[in-house]
Amino acid sequence: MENSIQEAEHYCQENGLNFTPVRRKVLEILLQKNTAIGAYEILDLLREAGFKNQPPVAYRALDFLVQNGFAHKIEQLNSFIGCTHPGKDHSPAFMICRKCDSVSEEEALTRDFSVSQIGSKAGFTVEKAVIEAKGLCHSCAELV
Amino acid sequence: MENSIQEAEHYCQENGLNFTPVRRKVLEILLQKNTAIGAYEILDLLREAGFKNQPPVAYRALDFLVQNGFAHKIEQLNSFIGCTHPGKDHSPAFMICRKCDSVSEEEALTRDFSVSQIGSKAGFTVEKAVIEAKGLCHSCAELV
DNA sequence: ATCCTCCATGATATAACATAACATCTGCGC
DNA sequence: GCGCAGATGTTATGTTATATCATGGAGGAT
Repeated sequence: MENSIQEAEHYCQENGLNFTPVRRKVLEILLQKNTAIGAYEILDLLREAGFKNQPPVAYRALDFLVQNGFAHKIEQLNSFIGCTHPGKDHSPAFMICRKCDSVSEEEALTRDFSVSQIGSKAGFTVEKAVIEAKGLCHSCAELV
Repeated sequence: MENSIQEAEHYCQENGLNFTPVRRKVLEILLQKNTAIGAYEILDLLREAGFKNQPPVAYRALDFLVQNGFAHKIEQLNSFIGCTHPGKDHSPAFMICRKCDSVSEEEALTRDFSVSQIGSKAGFTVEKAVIEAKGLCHSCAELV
């Protein structure tokens, strides 16, 4: 995790991006959990850490992180998760456990498939794909 | 569209489901557009049609429709779209045009891929998958 | 026929999520 | 110093969604 922060910092330096304290803090918060976190929960944690806590503070930092690939929004949960391999081009698929709420990020590209292919069959040009699955993670499935 | 309503009605009869006026009306509303519609916009249309218009009215009807496969929620838009082949088991992928806002439903199952496969590689049991792509539909792509 | 239960609806209130708009500050090139 | 651009501060408000309790109506059991 400290590792991922370093990577993010590095990437920002290389690309002229401003990795400000609040952005760093939000990324730290996100990386400390393997569950997705809502903006208002982040806001609470920011306040505890001495930052300002109006909604735009969290949303701006999250926008920055998502924009630059350091975090992702989980649409089904209206919440956010740190990216485990920031800065790289990737096409993520999220696995959301309905029991323990953990979210894991997998790689969605396979040799024989992509959402792009489904799209092109339909004459549609895919620019960005969201793939989110709900179900049971390994640990929770074992407990059944 | 009238067709889809009939199908829904039929399916409900067969399965002991109550296809009430407000549920039918919401489905009609959804099927009249090829874009996704927000709950509060539906609420307005319900009011115009003489129905009650507190939020739960729309959300309850939408829950019913989604639950039974007559509609889908588009997570990225926080809105809803009528299902073009209701009642059947299917694994939909939605193509959302960023220019004209149309949403089309495609079939996501291919021989060589499924979200389930991505999941099982990660030890995850997928129960439900959400696939949504943003980009340009055929008509809008031509106009560029 | 009465009662009971289930499901749907009515109604009020509030929670949860997100952004608009404008002011201020700070670092940097000129 | 001046002006610009990006980041943050601040206030207000918009948008989406649900909790909770009351009411109503159809159908079955006795």
